[in-house]
Amino acid sequence: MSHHLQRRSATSMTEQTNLVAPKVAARPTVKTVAELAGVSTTTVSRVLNGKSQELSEATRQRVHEAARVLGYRPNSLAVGLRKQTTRTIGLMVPDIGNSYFHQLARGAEDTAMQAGYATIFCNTDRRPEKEITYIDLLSDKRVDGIIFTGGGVNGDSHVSERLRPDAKVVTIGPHRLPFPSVGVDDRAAIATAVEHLASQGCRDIACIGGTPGWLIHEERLEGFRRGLTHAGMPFQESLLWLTDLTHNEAKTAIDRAVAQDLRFDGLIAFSDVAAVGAMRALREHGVSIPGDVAIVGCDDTTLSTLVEPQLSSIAFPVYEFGAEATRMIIAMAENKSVEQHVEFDFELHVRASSDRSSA
Amino acid sequence: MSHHLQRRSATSMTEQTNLVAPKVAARPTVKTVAELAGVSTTTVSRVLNGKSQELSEATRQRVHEAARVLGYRPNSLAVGLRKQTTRTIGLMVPDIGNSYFHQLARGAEDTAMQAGYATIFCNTDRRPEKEITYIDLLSDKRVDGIIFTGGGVNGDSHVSERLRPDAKVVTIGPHRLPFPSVGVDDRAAIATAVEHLASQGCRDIACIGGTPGWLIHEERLEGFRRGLTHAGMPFQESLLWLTDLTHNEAKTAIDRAVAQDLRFDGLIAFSDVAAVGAMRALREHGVSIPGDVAIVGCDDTTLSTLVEPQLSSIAFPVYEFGAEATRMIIAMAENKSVEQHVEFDFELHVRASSDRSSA
DNA sequence: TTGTAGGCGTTATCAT
DNA sequence: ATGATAACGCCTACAA
Repeated sequence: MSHHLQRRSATSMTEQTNLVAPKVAARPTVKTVAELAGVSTTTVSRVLNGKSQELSEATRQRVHEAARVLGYRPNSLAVGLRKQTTRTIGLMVPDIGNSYFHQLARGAEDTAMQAGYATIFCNTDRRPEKEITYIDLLSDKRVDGIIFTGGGVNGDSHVSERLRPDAKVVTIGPHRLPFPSVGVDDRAAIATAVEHLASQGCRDIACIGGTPGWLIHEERLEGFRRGLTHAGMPFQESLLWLTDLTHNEAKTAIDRAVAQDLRFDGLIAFSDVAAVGAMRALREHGVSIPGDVAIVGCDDTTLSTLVEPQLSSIAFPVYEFGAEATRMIIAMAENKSVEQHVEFDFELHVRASSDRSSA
Repeated sequence: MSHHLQRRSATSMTEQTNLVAPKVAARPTVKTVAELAGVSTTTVSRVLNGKSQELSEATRQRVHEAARVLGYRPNSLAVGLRKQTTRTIGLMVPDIGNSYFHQLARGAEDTAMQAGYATIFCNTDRRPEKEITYIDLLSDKRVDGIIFTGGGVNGDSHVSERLRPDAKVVTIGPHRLPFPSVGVDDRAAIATAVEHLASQGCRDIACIGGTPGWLIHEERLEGFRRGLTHAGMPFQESLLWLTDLTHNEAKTAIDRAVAQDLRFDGLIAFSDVAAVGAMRALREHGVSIPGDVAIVGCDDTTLSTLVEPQLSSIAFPVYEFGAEATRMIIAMAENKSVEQHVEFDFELHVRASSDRSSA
């Protein structure tokens, strides 16, 4: 069977021309409602917006009834144009496919929806051109605010230059933009992981890092060093392996380290998949976990409990990041005061991959 | 260390009042541009929209220059109000956290963005109330079309009732709504998996299914039965286990089956996580894979290559589902003809969990 | 208590 | 080749 994952067939065609406008009842407007209720559009607007308590109960009833009968719903475009607010939020993430970001997105979307806000979502792949395109797109649509994640690359100058000075933005994670932000103490998080490994008896701790220049990487690396210092261990350049944090590059890093006969008895990876890749490579080389090498990953994705041994990992309240950022945007949109920075706690989940106590 | 994943601290406050409007230059409008270029707004609009080839090169230049200098960008709300089209698409998924749906979402969003469309995303959790809320929200925002996934529950009558008859909708996956659709032959997919297991010598094939009533489950179950028939095996009620397709319920199902001493040597699960849960439970009971029980999962998520043994799984071109549905919506929005149904191929990826040939 | 009129920013029709 | 004007649907200051 040679399937190729492509389009296979089309069942039938349906033609759609604009010669004869299909006779669907036009959408009702305030005007329609006003006519049916026998009042002016002003009154309709007032009733439906709950303004003015000085309206006769009778008219109020009639308007509501007319609106109900017609199935009237205000046109958001017109409302937005008039009120200069759209109840819409832009959400920029590097890639919704990444566990970290879809949890975050879910938090943002849930919160927005509860407040009656819509969420426009944008995948940037951390590419400046896409970020710019999206900023323009969102700005054109007059979103009430933008949540910006995955920043911290090259200072994000292209972003700040493109944004209008009155733009309402909240960033999540490390960054250098002059906006309110949400995040955790990434350094402390990694330092904590290092200390945990030290407490398990590790003396030579390796690190599978990410891309230099990305602030998140720099922060975590700083935490790694700080953790080592705190535990009284030297930083060993040869035990720092830079990767793209995928499964494969992590495996490769381990293969190389083994080939070079490098010694290490602890490992921290800046992503769970990388940690899992490393775990597999190590096992293939006959290294036992956590006995020979104790491992800790990052982000505590669902993956961590699905592998064997289960992976220790640092959990961040990612859903809450998204939720809080959204709350902040909404507050800003409603001209309320907002905290300049909200910091959440992390949590180290110790599992079999780094737990030597029961061995 | 007793961390609780909650908000920890706020660094400082920034007050935002509306007493004194910050003196930011107002956004330029056609009017602004017209004045600077010394022409009428009509001309500006024409130039910027490429209408009319009968415009003097001189004015054209001046208008473009003025627009550039001012950083003018049209207000999408006004354009939408006027043109009755918003270049915005609504995407309804049960949960963006699910691997299937975030791949799909990515396909949709990428395609939309390339065409200059924005994507509003909505997580329904398959809850009718949320679906209704979102349909109204999207409709109010005058989206050009809605992509509806995860349907097929109770005929989705609440959806069709709520939608205006002229709504442009494309559904993905099994459903009973009268709209163009995208999908695969789910029955054939599962039947293929069953036949594969049969070819590996399995005689008693169990099935970890999903929620009865959901069309996707019914289709797959039908495929399961068809596969059995095709392979000359009887359907055994006792080997069909209904779960929510999570890791845990799958484990429980296996535990129960083992406790009841049920005999089976093949297993197909309607999700990868469920398959992995089953795999783990089986191993805990000392069952070897694929020797004693050969296993196939569904959706071919990244997880499948991260576990050991690697999991066989049925791959669907989910990214393409999203991309194609988006193309269809855009075509419909532009009044082009559209295929009534586009079907893609699936692909069975055989890996160690069901491959007995090398054993 | 209710209505009139103007304008949010565009584009399309009709003139010139 | 270009401009004046109306209209998309709504809200609100002002008027009555």
